[in-house]
Amino acid sequence: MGQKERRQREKMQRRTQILNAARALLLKEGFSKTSVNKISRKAELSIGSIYFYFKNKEEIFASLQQEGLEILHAYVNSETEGITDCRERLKKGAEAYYRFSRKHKDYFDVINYFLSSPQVFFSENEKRTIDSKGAMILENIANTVSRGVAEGVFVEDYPGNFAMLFWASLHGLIQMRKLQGTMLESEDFDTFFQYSVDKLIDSIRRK
Amino acid sequence: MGQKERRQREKMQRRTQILNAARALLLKEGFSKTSVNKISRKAELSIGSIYFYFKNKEEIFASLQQEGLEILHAYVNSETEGITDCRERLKKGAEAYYRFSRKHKDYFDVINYFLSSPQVFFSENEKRTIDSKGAMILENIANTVSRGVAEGVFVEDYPGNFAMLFWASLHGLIQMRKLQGTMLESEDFDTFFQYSVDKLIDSIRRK
Amino acid sequence: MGQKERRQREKMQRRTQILNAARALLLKEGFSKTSVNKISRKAELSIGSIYFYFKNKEEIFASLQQEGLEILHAYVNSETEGITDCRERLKKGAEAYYRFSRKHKDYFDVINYFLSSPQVFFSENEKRTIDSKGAMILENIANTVSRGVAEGVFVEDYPGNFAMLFWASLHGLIQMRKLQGTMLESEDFDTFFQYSVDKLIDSIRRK
Amino acid sequence: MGQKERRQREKMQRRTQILNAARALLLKEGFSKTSVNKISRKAELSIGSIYFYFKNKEEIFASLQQEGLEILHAYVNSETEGITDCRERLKKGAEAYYRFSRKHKDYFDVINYFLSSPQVFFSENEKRTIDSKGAMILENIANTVSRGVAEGVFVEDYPGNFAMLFWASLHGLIQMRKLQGTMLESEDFDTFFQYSVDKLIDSIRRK
DNA sequence: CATGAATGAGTATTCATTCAT
DNA sequence: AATGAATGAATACTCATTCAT
Repeated sequence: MGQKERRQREKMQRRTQILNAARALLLKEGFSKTSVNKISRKAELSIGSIYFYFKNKEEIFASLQQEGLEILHAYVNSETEGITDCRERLKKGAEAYYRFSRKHKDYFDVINYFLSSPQVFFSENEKRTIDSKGAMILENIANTVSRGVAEGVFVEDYPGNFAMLFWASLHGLIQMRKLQGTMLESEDFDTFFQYSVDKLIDSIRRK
Repeated sequence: MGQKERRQREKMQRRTQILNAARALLLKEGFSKTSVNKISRKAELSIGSIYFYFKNKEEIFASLQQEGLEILHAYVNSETEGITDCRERLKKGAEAYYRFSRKHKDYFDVINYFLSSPQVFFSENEKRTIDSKGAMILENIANTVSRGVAEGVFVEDYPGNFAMLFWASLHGLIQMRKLQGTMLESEDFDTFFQYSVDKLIDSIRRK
Repeated sequence: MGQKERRQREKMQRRTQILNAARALLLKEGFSKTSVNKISRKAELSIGSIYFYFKNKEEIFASLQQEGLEILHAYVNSETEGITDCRERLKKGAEAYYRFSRKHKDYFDVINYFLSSPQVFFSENEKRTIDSKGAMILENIANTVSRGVAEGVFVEDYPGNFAMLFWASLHGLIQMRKLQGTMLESEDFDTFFQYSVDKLIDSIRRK
Repeated sequence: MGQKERRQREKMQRRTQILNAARALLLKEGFSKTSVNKISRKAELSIGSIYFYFKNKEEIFASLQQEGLEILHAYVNSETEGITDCRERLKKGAEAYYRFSRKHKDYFDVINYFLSSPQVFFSENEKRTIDSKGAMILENIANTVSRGVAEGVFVEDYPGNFAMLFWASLHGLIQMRKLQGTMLESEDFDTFFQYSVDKLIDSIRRK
């Protein structure tokens, strides 16, 4: 009776094992150098097993991205929950996203990879599940904006659009981090990021 | 007579031949699938010749990116020159950037690739020349902002920072284009982009 | 039933297959012209398989050298065992080494290659195993010398040193074989070799 | 009139230029990494010119070996001239050879390369000129031995053979240098080399 | 004499994936 | 459900040599 469940549990464990290995390699060696062979060695599972649990390499990374979006969502949530001031909420959320990009560089790189790569990689099915995670994050922002509007702090007719603009801008900003020391006017990136977030939030402030 | 020059010209043509092939492949097959072998086949030149004209694969792509930045700069310039109204200038510039990303998808992808890829790819030397091109584009924005401030249209203490924020946001936005139909509230991306640019420019408008 | 063992046996056979091919090519074409591609073709195995059985090209050659040292050791042993007269033992051993260099030209060339090539090729680990094989051969000589000293036939304070000198000289001599007919005074190399061995052994004879 | 000679002189200079470059690369990068392309770059001459002055790559290295043998000869001569004591002469000569192998590692490697490589590389013609250089060195040793015999210091019926044995042994010994720290009993190679030379000379000493 | 552009087979190694067991 | 041997095309890059100018 309990056999089925145990099996099921073991199956999930194997999956996790593989994802752990893939994630670790991703962080250490980067994207292009993370091969299925290496994953199998690190996960202490045969190559055959990898292909039993995942259709192909992409599916592994798609799973990783989903994971990443979940963690991102949880992280931003935990860093902003309890904050009632709407502007503060947006600000803290933005900072949390930036911190996430540094603390969870591996996950951020996965998310970034699929976001910025010009090719389409996922099946419609995969796309849908990934989108739903992303939507949660966007909703969070949009809700805060809506609340701000209701409270008279913000002025914004399209909270959903602003949420997307907000996220896109943050994402673009973080990518620019590598230009630190060259094109960047501010002494350090952190100051610049701070400045940018303030500017973005200011754009919907009631004057 | 003129032999030397003809040779020189032919040499430049070969270089162009190679870059054309590389660019075409980049657009069609994406980055990781664009190999030196394929470039040589497409350019109808031997592999050895590729390496005669370029030190390695990276140098090809670095050249492509430089080209791209130059074209981008020229394109945005041509689309904004003569416009005296500062807000209009920024707006048209942003739209030009977006149009560039679609009309010159190949070049945009190259620029985007190096901007968004987490690995560092270029030598200090290459980085410097590329940065200088990028700096020109940023300066263009910063100058317009400064002028706007002088004219009393804008309020902004750090035009350089804003220029960077502006560019980063536009870049982030364009990447989100692929989410059209899923996470995007606006019916179509163009409307959303328009909205976003207005928002960004509004954030430095004198009230 | 014996499936596992059969598999294991087959695996060893494949390894041998590869080493055979590598050895044959080494003998026929020399070192620098022995490529992994050629080995794979000769062994009738895919390139991938070669790399499944050996980490890289060096490991193949290291294996070959180890094999060679083992065979050399066994050969010299078999040719000298039972000989009680110490001088005779050394003499027969030296002759055996020379004969080995001709009968097992392939293995000798491998050993010679790594001994005489100015570059360091092996990892510390590989070096250690190879050294241990070489040490056995040296010990054999040193022991005979020591026994000779005990028996009053030889006079030598440093049997270990002499063993090395003995081996080094033999090795140097065999390399000179190719000068036969030019710089060599003796009509033929064999006579010269005989002469040399006598001379070397004589240098530790009690007078 | 003097034109021809100037031309001739320039031609020799070009040759020297090429050989200098080849030698320098040989020392810095080792054998297999010294390519004709690199030589041409280092020599500041076109590839075509290299092939005008040398039939192919091997010819360059053959020339280098000849040079090496000449320098070796001159070096050993200069270090032993004026020494009248025969045993001292041999000893100093041997030490000079060892020193040569370290001070002129590049030349020694070339000589060693062709001596120890199992393939035949040179045409009969090349072989002859190289042999003649080697013969000079051997003669030097043989003469000293002969003189020692005449003086009653040495006992040796075949000075030519001994000369060859002496050289071969020295050469073999120097190759063993890389085993320092593993198979070598003596703390350091220098001591061992000293020991070996004494032993070899001792083997022809009148008792 | 001298140049240097052009070649293309060659190098070692990695890779995602398949499939018989 | 799990294994791991086998594949072979693919990767970036190097090389000695040729030859038209």
